[in-house]
Amino acid sequence: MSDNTSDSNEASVTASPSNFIRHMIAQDLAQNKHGGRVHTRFPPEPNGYLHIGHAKSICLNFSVAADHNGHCNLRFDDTNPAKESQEYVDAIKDNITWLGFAWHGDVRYSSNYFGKLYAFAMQLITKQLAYVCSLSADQAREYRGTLTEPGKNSPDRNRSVADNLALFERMRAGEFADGAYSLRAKIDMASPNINMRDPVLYRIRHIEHHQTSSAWCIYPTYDYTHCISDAIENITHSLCTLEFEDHRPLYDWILHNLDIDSLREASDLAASGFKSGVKYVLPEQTEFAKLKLNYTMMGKRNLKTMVDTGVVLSWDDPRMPTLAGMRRRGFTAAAIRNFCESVGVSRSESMVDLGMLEHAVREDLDQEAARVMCVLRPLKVVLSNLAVGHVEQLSLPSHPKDDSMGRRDVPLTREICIDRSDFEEVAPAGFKRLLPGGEVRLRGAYVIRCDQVIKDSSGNIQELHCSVDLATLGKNPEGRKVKGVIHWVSAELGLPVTVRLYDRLFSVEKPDSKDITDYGDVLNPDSLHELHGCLAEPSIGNGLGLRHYQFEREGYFCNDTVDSTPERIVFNRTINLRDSK
RNA sequence: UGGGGUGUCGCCAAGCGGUAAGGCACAAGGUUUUGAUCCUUGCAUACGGUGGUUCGAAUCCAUCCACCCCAGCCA
Repeated sequence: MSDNTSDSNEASVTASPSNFIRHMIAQDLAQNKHGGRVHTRFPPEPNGYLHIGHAKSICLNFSVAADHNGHCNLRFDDTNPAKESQEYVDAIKDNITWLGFAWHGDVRYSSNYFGKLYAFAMQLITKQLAYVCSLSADQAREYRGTLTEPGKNSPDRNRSVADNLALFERMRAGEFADGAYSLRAKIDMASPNINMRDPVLYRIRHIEHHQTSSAWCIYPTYDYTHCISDAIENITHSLCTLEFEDHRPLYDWILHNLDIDSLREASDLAASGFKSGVKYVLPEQTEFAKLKLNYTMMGKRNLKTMVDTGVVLSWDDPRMPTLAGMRRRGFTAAAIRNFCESVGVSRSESMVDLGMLEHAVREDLDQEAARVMCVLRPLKVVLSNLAVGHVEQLSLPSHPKDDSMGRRDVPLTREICIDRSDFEEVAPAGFKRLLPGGEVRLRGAYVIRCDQVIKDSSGNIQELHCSVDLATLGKNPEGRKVKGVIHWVSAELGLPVTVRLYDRLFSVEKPDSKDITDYGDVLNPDSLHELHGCLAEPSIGNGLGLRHYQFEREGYFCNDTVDSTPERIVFNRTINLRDSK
């Protein structure tokens, strides 16, 4: 009776997620604000590997553009060569492609615009909106004031245009040492917004740049570079995280104080399909909350420290929240994309539960992963009523619901292995597996009964002797029910493999909280367990090339693409199966 | 105690003055040769607190509280 109006269009199946950024874009489009264009950009600094937090931004920027027939640029925000390198550039490009996105046109670099940026700086100087300052970094800090007290003007604030121009030229020419001078915007040293207290636009750094080599010894700052780069690339919506909110007035100040015509000339309007006659509109910055995940350390700086100090083996260590690490761990790009969509986009700083990520991974892998059996902790079982040398090839489906994934042959022999945890001498409550004298189904094969438990002199179980009920292949035994089903692998024909079991790297929800001085204290000691002598069914092949499997009843696994060789196949546990025992 | 933000179920998150979507988690059933998947059902008289405006407020106003960000020549 509550189903009052059964009508309605309740099936808006492919509805895009509703969030404030999409609302804003819809509004802009309705007003034909940028001539109907949506052009975003993902602007990483190449100073580390991308992590799951970046994935959120990548997904947002690329999908919001794609959904509106727009474009998304990849632009390396490479204004601080001291921390950057080509290695990171390459890794980032690789990560984005793997995630499934294609940037618009060529890869961009802020350093592509160093020349234009320099010209714009001279424009600001000429308009008396920028000056060369001789204060040292320490002095500048003193002059800046504090959160509650205004700053005071630099003694160089009223240097003449001609002198500023000359000095700036000499900065560029390399006449001065690092830190001797800086170029600053002339805004307001008393502004309540500290970013507006004459922010530095250029600093002197006699250092090689990974893209421009030694062409420059002065480098523009982020604040100065980012807005202009956006304008040059004709970006419509410049999406970034909340901590840049206070920088927005500066973003706008710089753009609005530059000559609009020269800005338009410097931009690649034509390449963006901009229709002439449409009013030229500057890009605008909009901030959203960055992704936070519990039990996870985010932030390139922290991650780099973990790599450098050997807490993890590498940037692509499967325990790392980097895209490279997650990929190696066996997370799929689709799972990460779905996860990013499911957490939404908002302005409230929230902490997402790792369970959401795990759900997305299981959801995707359940469809994609071929089923296979692998015994992690082998216990030998002799099937006493099978002949020595008996080999029976059982044809099993690779997926319980998807026939298109085909079948594979699984050999049954007289000696097999089952997992040690699937046999108990004394049954715990609710135990559905093998007991002395009890029966259990071998997955995809027969029901067996445990007749004998063989132990060594100190009482350790050596092997089990079981008998096979040959009448139970593909059908239930007569007159009794066998509830338990366990996985198994031929001891004679199975492939020995190494399996790495991963768990969360940290034992606390907020490993990056400030009251944790040494994160070594909060590392999860069980983040990695390596098991040797595991036995996998032969169908897994040589283990080369990334493949996702479900080891039935154990979890999702993939072969480790770095450490696996045909002689020593290594599997990574991506994620365990849900266990509602 | 300057400025800028945010507060809707355990965790995310829709909602934009008309009487609380959805997902995760959790719980209970059902199916099952994976204790998986799948299916069904349940899960905020309530939207940080308090006042106010209104026929009607999570949505508007006032006020209070909590938390986050900013004093790099990092991004």
